Amino acid sequence: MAYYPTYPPVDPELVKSLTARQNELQKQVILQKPDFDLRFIAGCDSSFIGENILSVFILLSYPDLQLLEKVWHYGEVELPYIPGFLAFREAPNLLQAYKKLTQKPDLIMVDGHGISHPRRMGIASHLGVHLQKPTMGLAKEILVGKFEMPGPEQGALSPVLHRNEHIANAIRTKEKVKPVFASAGHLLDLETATQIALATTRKHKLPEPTRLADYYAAVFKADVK
DNA sequence: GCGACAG
DNA sequence: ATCTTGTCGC
Repeated sequence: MAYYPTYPPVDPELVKSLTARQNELQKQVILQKPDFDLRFIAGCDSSFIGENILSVFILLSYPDLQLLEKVWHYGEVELPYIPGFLAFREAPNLLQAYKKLTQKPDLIMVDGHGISHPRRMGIASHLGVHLQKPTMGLAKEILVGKFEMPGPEQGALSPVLHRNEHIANAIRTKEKVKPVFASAGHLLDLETATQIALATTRKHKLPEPTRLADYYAAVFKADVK
């Protein structure tokens, strides 16, 4: 997909400060085997209406994946989308929506990347550090790294490599359908993130947490309008 | 110096 | 992300 530069152009000083902030936050990221029992898993996503952002969190039981909660928060966006800095645009409002969950999840699946990011600090890791919660990234498109297309069969995997590091997995969640990309965010490891992505996939390409967050982001947006 | 670029 | 109709396939 073509890339269109922002207008007006992004202030180089802003990018420098955001980069410095990411490098600081990165030091706090911990990748490890899960130290929790997965009973509740959340999904989150945002949609936009002009200068405003509508963020959604949905909560599912695990492993039965029953929809238990859906909350949202509507606010203003203060930054444009800058590749590599998505978290600074969406996280503030997502954190507001998260507060509205009555039952907090054991793990959050974020629409976007975790450590499969230029500075290993994608939005999933960013949210994980701020909430001190286990998170994983589930993205529809790659941000950095290279990979071979996984086989056409359901469950086929292939590693995404960047600077000689295995930062994510391309996963064929549905037979003959474009793969999705799973990565560790915080307090989790890639193997578990990959396993969870497959364990929460039902009849669609997107795992249920992300798919339902996506869906309700559109539903609530129509309501707000 | 030239491309690439989550949502 | 968003702007947008019809169309192909299960």
